[in-house]
Amino acid sequence: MRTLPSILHLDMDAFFASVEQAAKPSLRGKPVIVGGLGNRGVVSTCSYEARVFGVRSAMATAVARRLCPNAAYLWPRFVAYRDLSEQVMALVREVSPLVEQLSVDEAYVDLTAGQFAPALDGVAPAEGAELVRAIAEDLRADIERRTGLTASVGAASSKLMAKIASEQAKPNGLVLVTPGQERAVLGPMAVRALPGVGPATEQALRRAGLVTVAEVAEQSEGELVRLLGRAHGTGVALMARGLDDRPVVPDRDTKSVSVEDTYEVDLMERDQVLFELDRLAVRCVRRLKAAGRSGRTVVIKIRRFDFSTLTRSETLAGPTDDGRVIAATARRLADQVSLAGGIRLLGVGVSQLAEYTQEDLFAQAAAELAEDEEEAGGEQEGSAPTASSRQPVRAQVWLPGQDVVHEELGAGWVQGSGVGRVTVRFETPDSPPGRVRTFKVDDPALAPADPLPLRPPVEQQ
DNA sequence: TCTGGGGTCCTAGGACCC
DNA sequence: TCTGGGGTCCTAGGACCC
Repeated sequence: MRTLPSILHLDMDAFFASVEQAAKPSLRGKPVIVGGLGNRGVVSTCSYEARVFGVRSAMATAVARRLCPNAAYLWPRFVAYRDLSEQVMALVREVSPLVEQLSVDEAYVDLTAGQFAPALDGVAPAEGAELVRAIAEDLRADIERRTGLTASVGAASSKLMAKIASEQAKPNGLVLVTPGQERAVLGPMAVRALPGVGPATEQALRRAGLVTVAEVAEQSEGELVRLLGRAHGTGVALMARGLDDRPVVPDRDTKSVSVEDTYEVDLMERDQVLFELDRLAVRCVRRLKAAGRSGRTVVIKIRRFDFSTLTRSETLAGPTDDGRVIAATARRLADQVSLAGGIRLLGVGVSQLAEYTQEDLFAQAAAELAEDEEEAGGEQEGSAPTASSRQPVRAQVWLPGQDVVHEELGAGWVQGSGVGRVTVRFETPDSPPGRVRTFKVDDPALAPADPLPLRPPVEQQ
């Protein structure tokens, strides 16, 4: 185990909602809820102002609307979040090249690599801890200065404790766990604080009378294996004792690629299901090819009207990225399944990935042609999927939160739409809160736009 | 009030092979 | 006539994370 708290865990605060507040001045200080806004949507992220009302991630949006009817409800703008994420991660990598990115808004950093490694090597524990604290505070300040967004950081001698510390640091804070204090910090916590302990594990432990981490730490590994199974039992036994020597691993290989849609209305007809599987296969293949991969196992996922979920998979003789092969396999798998009662979700995925292989140039050329034709049909990315409308041209859909530009009034965002009208608020990241105007949905002066940067590029600062 | 979408890892049973 | 043990691959499902 390390004698210095040289692993950082960085976690952006309420990331999606914070980006929206930074981009939309009228939302600052107000409850903001980002997620699926359809009947079957869930909350992705909500601002701290919304959490006061009991709104949480993964909650059905319908529930959130009841708890917090006056919040701003926005569809996610993934392009904007990815841009911000790249800016943040670039700043993180300046601290150390040894970065393990866990998601768009979360990463581990190992300070024993990179520019601070020499200063930390062999330093006295107290002095080393203060240096780590200074590095982490500088990083947090840099991120806020360059993006306007706040991050919380945990620093500790292991990934486990760094992650727990960043959770404690939220929002906009830094917590450093002094090496040697791990068990004292963990002991009083509920078992759910341990990463990897979810509702099922919590219940299993509770049935054995174990509620706090200290109580779990007193159990033998054998007992925990009996309760939780081989891998999980040994893992929980180690974590509860504060033991974790997992290294920070950059650039982990993708193991699977999948796409799925929940439909606003259950699909009732087999033809509809097959049609949607084809569309999903096209999207899956597009992502597979973008990643430069091919896959050998095709998986379909079906969630029925009653939320029961099943998967069917087939492993092919060799890896493929041919959309027709993947679609045909998906259809074949669907033939094995009863669709009675209706289908709320379909998914298509590929695993057993290999490096991209050119197995059949003719097949590829044909598939790419078919794909181009499909794209020309005009799929509305990010909108709530509705049951197969096969019309080639669709009316412009205005989604709450979406960036738009008006010929005379300039940049703004969609506040809402309905009955042939769309309401737009005209403001930008550095403007004061803006005015609202309403237009006909087909007003030719109004067009979708790309996200605006939150801060001017550095060289202009 | 009713449950997204993208992933990872683990378990268990059966097939198959030696 | 009765019936091994181990290893690997495939399939299905479940827990968990953000």
